[in-house]
Amino acid sequence: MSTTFTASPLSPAKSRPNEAIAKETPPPFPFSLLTKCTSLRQLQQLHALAIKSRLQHHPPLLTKLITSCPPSAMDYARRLFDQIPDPDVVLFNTLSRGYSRSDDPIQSVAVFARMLDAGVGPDDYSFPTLLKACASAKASEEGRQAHGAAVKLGFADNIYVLPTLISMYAECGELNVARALFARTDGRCVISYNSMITACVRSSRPSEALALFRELQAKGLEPTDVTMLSVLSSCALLGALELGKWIHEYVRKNGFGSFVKVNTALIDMYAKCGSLEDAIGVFGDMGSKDTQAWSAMIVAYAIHGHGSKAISLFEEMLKEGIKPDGITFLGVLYACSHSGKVEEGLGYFRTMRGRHGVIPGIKHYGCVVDLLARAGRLDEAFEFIDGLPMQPTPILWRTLLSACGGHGDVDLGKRAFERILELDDTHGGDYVIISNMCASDGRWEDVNRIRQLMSERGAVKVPGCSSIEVANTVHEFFSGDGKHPQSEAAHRMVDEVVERLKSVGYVPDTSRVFHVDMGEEEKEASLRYHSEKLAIAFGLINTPPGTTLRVVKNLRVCGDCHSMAKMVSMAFDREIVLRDLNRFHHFKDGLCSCGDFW
DNA sequence: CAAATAACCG
Repeated sequence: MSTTFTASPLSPAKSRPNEAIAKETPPPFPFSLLTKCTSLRQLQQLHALAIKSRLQHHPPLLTKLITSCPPSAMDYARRLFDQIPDPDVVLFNTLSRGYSRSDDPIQSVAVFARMLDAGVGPDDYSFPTLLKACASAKASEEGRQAHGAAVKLGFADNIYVLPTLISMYAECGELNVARALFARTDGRCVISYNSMITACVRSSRPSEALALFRELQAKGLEPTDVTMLSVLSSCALLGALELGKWIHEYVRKNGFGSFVKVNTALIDMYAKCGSLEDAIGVFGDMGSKDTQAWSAMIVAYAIHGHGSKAISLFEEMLKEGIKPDGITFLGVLYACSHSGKVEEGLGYFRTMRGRHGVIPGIKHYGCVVDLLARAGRLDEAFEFIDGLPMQPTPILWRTLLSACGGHGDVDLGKRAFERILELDDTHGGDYVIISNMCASDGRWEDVNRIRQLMSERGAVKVPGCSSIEVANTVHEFFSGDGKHPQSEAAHRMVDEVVERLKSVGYVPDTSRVFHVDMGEEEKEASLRYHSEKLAIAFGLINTPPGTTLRVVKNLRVCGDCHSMAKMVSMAFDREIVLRDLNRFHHFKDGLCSCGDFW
């Protein structure tokens, strides 16, 4: 698929008297091709042309060549750079920016140091570039040193530097430092607001982000497209559809409706707030659509369980001549694994590198593991992880572990669990899965060992929490607690629902209850008041008959709640849209859109 | 050439 550049026509007519003169005149250099350069090969072709055009020592051209270097070709960029005798600050910045986008961003720090050694002073863009590199490398120590240097050289309050400082600290997990820096700004600069709002989003604090947005509005500052991106992302995190719709209106009224990225964020927001129809609407209304917009729509179909739609959209995208990127493939692979299309998924995975020039990364491998494991091809998944060209992350083993849980393969599950232990990065959920597996297999000694291990390693079980938006207010319920003002009523409603469903054949599935030392009744009780059941019951009480219930849960939905929700959708004639940790379940007429494959 | 959406498992 890669395009090859052809040189401008430069062969002069052969038998002309002025042939000698024509040879003297170097061929013109095709500057317009520079920005279209996407691979090392194209870059080398351009460099060759530059030499033919006798421009190889021309600093602006070398700078442009370095700027055009794809992130994977930084060695080449470095060689070009080293040919320049006295690089100026712009050139140092260019090289530094190249590294900050590569997979070795920390190299920017060395470039910056070399610049200072060479006696070249930084300009307004040197620190932002350096700090961006520290942020993407999550190098907080280097980031702090860069901050120190910025203070020393008088750049710390620079309007270009301050927002980057804020986002660097946030990216390095130091939201408090970011907040403190933001507080020192006079709050008159939208860009600083943007970086602080984005910092909150990146640290999963959507409510704080929205509060800052309201503050910005109250001050009469004009939000930018970037503000809208972060605000929409906050709505997506919260799953707050009503608020999201309001922001959509705001976007339209304030002239952001034609921004491709804002529309892409709208697609994502609607998809994550459970309204696939609205996402489709935004996508359909977009005038021009880039790779990201198509990807967002593919992911939207995928998380709603519409695997075939996601795939046909991908094919349509290819027909339109839009180049897929790594994220497009994550969407496609995700769609396949969540709808059981194993062979299709593997097929797409194999075309990534050759046909589309997209190098698979660890997340793509993760999708393949999920693809195989979810479909029950557990041994293959295990071998696949072991044969990877890179060190697997705990996530890959966790994917396998969770699938082993679903398919009841205790022995393989234990092996996967051990790999997570070796990597010393266990989550509470890992212990829950393996312990439940051992429990349902009657391996009580193992269960006790696992629980002991869990407390030794200080892992904690994340409490289940579900929320439901009723009349523009988000109500939160935790499993079994009584904190919500209407908790009593919700509990009683659950009792009522359970009784009614039992009469139509519902049997509580207590086989996977975590606690071993419980009697059957206690187990049923702990299951009965799972947070999603409370939220659904609350919705049944507080909304008129027929209203769709939209519930967001912080963990994966459990099997018992899943089957109960199906029955509620039938017995109470309600649609229920339940957002899991990472996907949606649409319950209607006793069935779920996931087809019980999740 | 500052701020930046989309992202595998739980």
